[in-house]
Amino acid sequence: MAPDISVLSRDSLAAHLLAALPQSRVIRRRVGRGEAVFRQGDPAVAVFVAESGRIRLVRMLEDGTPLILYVAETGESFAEASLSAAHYHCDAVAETDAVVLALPKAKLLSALAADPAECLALALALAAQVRDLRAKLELRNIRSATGRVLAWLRLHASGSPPLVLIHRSWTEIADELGLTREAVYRALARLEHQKLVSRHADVACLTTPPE
Amino acid sequence: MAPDISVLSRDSLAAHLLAALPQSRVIRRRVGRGEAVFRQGDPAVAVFVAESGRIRLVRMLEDGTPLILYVAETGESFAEASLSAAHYHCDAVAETDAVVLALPKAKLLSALAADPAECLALALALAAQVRDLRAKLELRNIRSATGRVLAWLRLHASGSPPLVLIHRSWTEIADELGLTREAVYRALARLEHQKLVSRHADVACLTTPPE
DNA sequence: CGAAACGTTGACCGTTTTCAATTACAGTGG
DNA sequence: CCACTGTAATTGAAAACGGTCAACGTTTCG
Repeated sequence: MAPDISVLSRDSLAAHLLAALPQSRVIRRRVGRGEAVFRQGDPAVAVFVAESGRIRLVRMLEDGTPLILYVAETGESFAEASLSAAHYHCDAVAETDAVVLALPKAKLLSALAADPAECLALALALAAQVRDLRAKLELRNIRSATGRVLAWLRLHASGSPPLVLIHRSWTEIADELGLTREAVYRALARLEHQKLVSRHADVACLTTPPE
Repeated sequence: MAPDISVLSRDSLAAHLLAALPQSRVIRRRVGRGEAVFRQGDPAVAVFVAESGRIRLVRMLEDGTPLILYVAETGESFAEASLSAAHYHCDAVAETDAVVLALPKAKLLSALAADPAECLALALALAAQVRDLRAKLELRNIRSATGRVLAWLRLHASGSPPLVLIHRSWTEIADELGLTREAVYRALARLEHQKLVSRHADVACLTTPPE
């Protein structure tokens, strides 16, 4: 079966990685909750895409304490940096039952080396990812919950008046914002009360304050 | 004068961008505090590296409110994603007097297309940047100041016993952690008191707690 | 139908931010 | 060589804010 790319629309990085390799080279693997996709120290043989489920990347410290480095959601790629490393530097453990696509590193590297256009496209996708991550990080510099939610809405708004389509649950958005869902609801309530935002079903409308 | 890469050691991304282009193609430009490197809507003609100073990327919203997308410190590159965009999507304004290196987009793209190895190297550098940013973002999910500082120390520690060299001021580190410097000092004090960390001059030592 | 997840709001508590004050130190100019 | 200025490092006390806990209605889904 061909990899299901329907879920990848949001994350062009994973799509670009898959595009670089013929489907026949992609290995689909099922992992149960708690099972490891790879372990720290294993030879780095592949880059991965989470086709379904959630994969947690964890660095185990000398004292046994875990340090979470990243949580790959459905549709996201992970361990891209293993392309330039001999071994994995962390464990990848399934947080839920999951299906991962393994893109063999050697095949991927040779495919990219042979196809400059594809390689460039991948670099551009990575650059876009860098831009997005920087923006997310910058959002977190806003201390107040209200300010952060407002900034998130502004970041994702488009049109005039600026509208935001909420396709995910606020709980998930709260997570992205580094807040609890309660804090987000309160922030939304405050913003609506201040007439800066109005909500209807799953669209939020930013009311431009008069000059 | 050749670009000064001495300050780039920390950020291999900027170094890789510069490496992809002959030095003669790099344009050095001095910008005064408050001056713009480029404006939203300008044709995207170059990627930049902050050789000195600090450049703030800001998206101006319809209502005139600014939304900070990124602050590029000395040695960091910015506007890499403009490689795949026709126009800049934000303003780049110097937060301090600064010198920026402009890497002409067209030259960069053709150089990368012509040199697959260099292109691949850039992609790998971008992947490393993605990994780092994800880890920084993950750090911010740790709510408690103490936990976040401890995790930061663990992330940057090496050797056994695990040591961290503090080459920046704690004020800057606090900023990276999304905390006030006071909160960081208090966290450090608490960690030292709990004998999890000890500090001498500019090295921090992580004391492994017994099993 | 019942369980689980989502949405929403209130109250309370703990932590961080803020504000303030003090020490230490590096660089600067007289 | 020494005041003088600015930044970093620290610590304290009060205020603000978000997290946690609790409660409840609603929707989703097996």
